Amino acid sequence: MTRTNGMRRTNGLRRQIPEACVERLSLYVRELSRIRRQGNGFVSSRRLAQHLRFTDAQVRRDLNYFGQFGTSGRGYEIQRLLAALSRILGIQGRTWHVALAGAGNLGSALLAYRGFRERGFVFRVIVDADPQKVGRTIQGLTVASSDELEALMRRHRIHIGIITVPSEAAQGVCDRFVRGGVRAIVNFAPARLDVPPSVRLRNVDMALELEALAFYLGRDRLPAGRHGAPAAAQDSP
Amino acid sequence: MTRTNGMRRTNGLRRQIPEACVERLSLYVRELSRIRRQGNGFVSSRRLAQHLRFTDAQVRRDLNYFGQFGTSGRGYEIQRLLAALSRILGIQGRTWHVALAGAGNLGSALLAYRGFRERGFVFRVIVDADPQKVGRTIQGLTVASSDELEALMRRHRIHIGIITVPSEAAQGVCDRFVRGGVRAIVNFAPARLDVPPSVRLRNVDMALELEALAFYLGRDRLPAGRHGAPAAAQDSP
DNA sequence: CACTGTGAATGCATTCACAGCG
DNA sequence: CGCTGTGAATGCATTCACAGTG
Repeated sequence: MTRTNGMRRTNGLRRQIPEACVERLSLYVRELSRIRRQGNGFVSSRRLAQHLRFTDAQVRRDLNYFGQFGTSGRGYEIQRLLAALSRILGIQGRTWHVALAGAGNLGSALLAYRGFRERGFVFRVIVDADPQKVGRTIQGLTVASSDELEALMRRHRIHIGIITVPSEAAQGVCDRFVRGGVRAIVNFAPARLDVPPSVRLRNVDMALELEALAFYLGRDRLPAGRHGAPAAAQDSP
Repeated sequence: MTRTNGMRRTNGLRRQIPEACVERLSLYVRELSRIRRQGNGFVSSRRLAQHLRFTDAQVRRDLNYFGQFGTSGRGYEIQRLLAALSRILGIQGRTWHVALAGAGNLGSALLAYRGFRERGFVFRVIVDADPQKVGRTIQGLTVASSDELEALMRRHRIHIGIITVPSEAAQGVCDRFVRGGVRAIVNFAPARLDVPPSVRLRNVDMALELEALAFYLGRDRLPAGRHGAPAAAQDSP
């Protein structure tokens, strides 16, 4: 029996999988791979939670959105769970083709990051608006001109676009990605982009991370009598 | 998972400021600066919301956590609102000292990013474990050895630490940051770090972004064209 | 009027707590 | 027992809707 989409079945009812849970899915896969290397056969929700700094209830609830993988009294069989989750995440036995717009520092950093390829994300296209950069080779790929983006995308069957251009140029690149047929975009520019509802967009905003911290730094200082727990945030994007 | 310190006063009552709202605060400041350049005096919650892809109700609710800045029938006076929010965010008339651990591609990208300095975040220390990199200069700063981290931190009064080292090394660096006295850390390594409750930690996980997208790509059925959702379908963490 | 500020309603996400199973 | 799976309870966050104001 296969699961068909972001839902689970309970008494004939279908429930959406929470967005937040999907993000944790990725963490589960990572942590399980790590644990597997230590040669263990089973993990309990408790132990898995300790590693990831979640609660055990959350782990059980999350995993259970995707199916019933556990065994009462024993926990989850790591190998089996890992295989199931990887398939559900869509990173098993499959690659995703990625195009990068913006061959600057950040773009280069992403190209160099080994983790992507390990998970099946393969960069196939790089473009940059700067003629100086066109023709250069980064990580074995030649930087093309932005004008060629749409053509290249179709030729390489791109699924995902990554934007690391300056924010003024971000919407333009985004539109090209959309016309070129991507179904998902990760935007690193500090701009709010418009996409049709059929395209999923995620924003990663580094400055925002620092600023949110500054907010708390600015006020944590003056403690008006700590009732209960002090300030701390553990947060996964 | 989250303990916040932001409060607002309403009839002598204090209410917590939602974490999600603090993240948007940063977006408000950015957008207001942009709008100001167009020479406008006032914005309505409606217009501001359109730019940021939020709802007007959300904008009003958010701003109102921090005070009453609006004028009935007119909207918000941009200049005034901007000044107030910047101060609240903790980025006005003040700099924050940042230390970077890991002078690789990503670290260099962060160092090169102009947006930080504009907002008052100043890199003062870079360290790397690789002796090959020690002594090099990046963006006018000399890379020091990791051994010197704690001493350098105290000398430069570091407030915030940024981690761009491989995940195996992340916890070690994190501990040093904590001993060196930071009150906030941004972690780019795909590892779950342990920090005392007095230190705020944020994780930025690029692989996770792609994987979460892959999940949805894999099942094709688009759940909903959310617009303006926070750390969710359409936004940054 | 056009707008804000805000209770109340709704909608998500997390945690509790326990029945039931191996 | 120890541990899962899951209703029910709680806790956040967003949206509605409208009284109140310049």
